Amino acid sequence: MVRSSGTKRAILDAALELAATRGITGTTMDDVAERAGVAKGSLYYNFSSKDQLFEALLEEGVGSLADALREARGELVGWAAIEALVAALLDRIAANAALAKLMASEIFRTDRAWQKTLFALRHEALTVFAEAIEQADAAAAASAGTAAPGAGASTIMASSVFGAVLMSGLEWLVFEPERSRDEVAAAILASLSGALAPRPS
Amino acid sequence: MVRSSGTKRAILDAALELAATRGITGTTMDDVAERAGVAKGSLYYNFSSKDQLFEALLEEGVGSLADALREARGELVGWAAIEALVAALLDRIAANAALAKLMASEIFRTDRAWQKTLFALRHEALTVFAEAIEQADAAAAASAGTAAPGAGASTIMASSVFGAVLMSGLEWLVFEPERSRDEVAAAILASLSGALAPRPS
DNA sequence: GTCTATAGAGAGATAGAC
DNA sequence: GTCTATCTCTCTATAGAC
Repeated sequence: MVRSSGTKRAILDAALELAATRGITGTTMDDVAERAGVAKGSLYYNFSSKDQLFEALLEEGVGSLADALREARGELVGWAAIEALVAALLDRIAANAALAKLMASEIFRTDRAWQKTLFALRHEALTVFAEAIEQADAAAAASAGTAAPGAGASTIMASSVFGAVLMSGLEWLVFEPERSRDEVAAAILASLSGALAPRPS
Repeated sequence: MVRSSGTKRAILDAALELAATRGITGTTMDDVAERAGVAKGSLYYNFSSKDQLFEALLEEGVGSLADALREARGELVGWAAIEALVAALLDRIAANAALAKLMASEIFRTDRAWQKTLFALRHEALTVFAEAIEQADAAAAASAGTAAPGAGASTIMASSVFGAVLMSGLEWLVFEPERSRDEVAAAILASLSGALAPRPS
């Protein structure tokens, strides 16, 4: 969030908005310069290359995600922690749909210059979910007197929950924007809370 | 699946493999020609443009998804239908990871030449999930004597379940390939069956 | 620190021989 | 039906004035 002259911010904002619809490779430096209202030379004064510009963009955007999730979780445990994490992630997606789109399209690419950076950030965010899931899983299993079904697979369960929120959040924002935030959050939580499964008596 | 001379198939296969890692925009027609073992002129003999080539690719790949899902669901109802759909989708992702990656990165793009085609195919696949979810939701609610929580929001719940499977499937294939298929399927189903939620007594 | 102008490489697409 | 050769345009990146 270095502000320097404001030019850097304008460039990053323009790059994000363009890349959200065209993708990174489909966004040209000329496009970014025009949208940011600066000359192309200024792009290369502030960022050494196109790759480096988008790496900085992803680092700024995704980098704060894990912190936001940790803050949302706070001291909550069990299902309450899951609810808080889902709501926080959904809010962040809604507040920054462009970044969410970009993340969805870049997260499984393995040929990028910024691959290591993005992998680390993604891993950090997933870990917050995984920790909450391990704890909730064990607690729910203990109270029901059964074995925790997700033992050892909490990173898969974490990506499952993360994917559920990301996909429905974007489905909402891109294709069904008339729905309310609460409606979307409720539907996601319903799908995760066993509303579809038979209740063991 | 028109086979003509085999050249068309070779081109489509090469294009898919390349686009899975580099993205469509990042894949050049020269790359595709080299990988397919044909000259670039043959690409344009079989497909009128790069856009048309990738539209055909997505149509072939995603187009058969809804059929496969409908077949997996069969006559199953309730949670059994959800289990079958999740397993079938996971199997398809595992069998064609390249296409799954491509779909994940293209599904929310709104500036593509083939946008309408992809939207329709995506909608068709989601509808299979939504129908099963509506039915399972109502059944579970009836047997528990509560209101169906997802009433009216089955498309959001469908994308939630779809997103859960897609994201964990790719997490598995790209980052944790040492896990077994059954382990992954179990973790996804656990996250959807309410393993994390407190059981109402 | 920002601009204009341009170099140099790489892209999609076509023409015409075989 | 497949090839080689090439056209034309666009892209990243740099040079140098202000």
